[in-house]
Amino acid sequence: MSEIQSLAKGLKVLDIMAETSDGIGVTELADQLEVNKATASRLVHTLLSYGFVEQAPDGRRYQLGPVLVQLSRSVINRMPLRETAKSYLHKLVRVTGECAHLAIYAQGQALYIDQVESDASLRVNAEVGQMAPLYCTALGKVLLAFGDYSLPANLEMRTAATIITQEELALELKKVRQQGFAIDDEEYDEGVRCIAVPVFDFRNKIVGAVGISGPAARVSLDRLEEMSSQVIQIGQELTDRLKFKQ
Amino acid sequence: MSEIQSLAKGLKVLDIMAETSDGIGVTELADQLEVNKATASRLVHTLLSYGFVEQAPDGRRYQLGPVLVQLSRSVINRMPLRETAKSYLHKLVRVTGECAHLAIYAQGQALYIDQVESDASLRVNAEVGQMAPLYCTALGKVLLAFGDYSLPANLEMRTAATIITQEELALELKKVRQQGFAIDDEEYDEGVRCIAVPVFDFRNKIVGAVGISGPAARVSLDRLEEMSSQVIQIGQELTDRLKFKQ
DNA sequence: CAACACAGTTGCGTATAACGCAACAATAAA
DNA sequence: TTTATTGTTGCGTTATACGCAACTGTGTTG
Repeated sequence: MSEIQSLAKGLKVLDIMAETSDGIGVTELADQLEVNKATASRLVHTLLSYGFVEQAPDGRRYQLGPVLVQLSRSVINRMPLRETAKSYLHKLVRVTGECAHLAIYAQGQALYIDQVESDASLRVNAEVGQMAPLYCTALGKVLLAFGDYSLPANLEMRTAATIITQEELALELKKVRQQGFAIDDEEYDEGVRCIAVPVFDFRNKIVGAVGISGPAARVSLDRLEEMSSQVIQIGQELTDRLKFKQ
Repeated sequence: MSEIQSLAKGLKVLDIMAETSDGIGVTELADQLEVNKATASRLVHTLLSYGFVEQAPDGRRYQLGPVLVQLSRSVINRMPLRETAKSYLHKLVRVTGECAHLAIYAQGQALYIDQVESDASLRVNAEVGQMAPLYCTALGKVLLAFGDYSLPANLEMRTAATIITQEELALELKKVRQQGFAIDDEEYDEGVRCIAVPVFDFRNKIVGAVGISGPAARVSLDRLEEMSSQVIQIGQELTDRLKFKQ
């Protein structure tokens, strides 16, 4: 399949800019892309004229532009799941007092597509658009356990509790399938515990995962156990709602 | 300034896809771009291989991909304003009981970059990434009044209360500058009232606007007046904080 | 303040790659 | 099954994207 190279280069520019927090200059960009300064300059200006890139406040460097925020909105809005799930996220927060999140599978990771924050001063924040690994988060485990995505190849240790072998992961996913929910007991972030359940559509295909996250200080393992039935119930209600809508 | 045409075409594809809610086929795309089917096909596949585009569930049509959500996050995260403003948005919700929003100027419009929702069942929702006109929203008026952006050329009537002449708008902006806050009295959405204040950085340059929105049924003009001092105060605190940080 | 160093832009010729054509493959409709 | 429509691929041509080098602009240093 032939690729349009100059378009590919432009997209690479966007990827590179996403990595750099405070902009990048034309010369540095040319280095990373392994093209001439002139080419890099022309790429940037094309992206600039369509709003995909903007000049940094200092006037020399360039960074991603606000048009991307608009485009992302179109991606997120397309998902009927998000709309429907909103009130169930609120319900989760009301019932548990912790932050509720909604995630889908994307590019081998869990992509947060919505959040409802609790009003506790200490709370777990996960912004929309954030990505997290599948194997060490509750939302991710649910997506792995009930979806038919390929298992992650390398399991990086994030905390002392992170699952780092394929055998353990397989066992954990089996457990998740049996009990219908997944738990993250400080496996991704030290001091954070989560619980998540799957959301299915009318064809019983998983479309996402919902769950809550809270500080370990407030969310003991016992309390997590207690909350599981509530989270399962709300997840079931959401699934029922999605089935009914179609 | 020479533009790289094939990159420009690829970006146009993204723009077109952002408009279509349920994907677009290669042939239709070729029509809109005024290129050959083959070219459109190659463009789509390049975008596909970088994750900017994905196949719709039906397998034939194409739509914007989740990578864009990631990129948008990089845009939003770059803004120190958003991080700092978060707790002040929460404070606004606590004090007023209505939804709080944070917006910046982008592409001649107000771009919502954060929201904290109230727990009232009837509330005004404005998702991150949403754009709104400057001349008929409280946040937008603030940006216009205290920024040096050019005034919008055509003032479209949104409701019976929308300001639709340049003279009225100039007068309104003068008033906003004098009193230090802006009000939107059902000028954008029927049944919605808002109030907003500017946020300045250490150089007294406006960097954004914060405000609250509520249903007219609950937010009378009197109550709006009452809340203005609270909103002004919280906006001032945020500005002070930003000045202190630099 | 001059001299310099470095970053970014533009003109130009060439080699390349993007384009359209048309044939082919794949899917949906009749 | 036939037919209509949509998406993909090989190929030759022509447009265009590229690198080079000169130029401009900006900030830095002696």
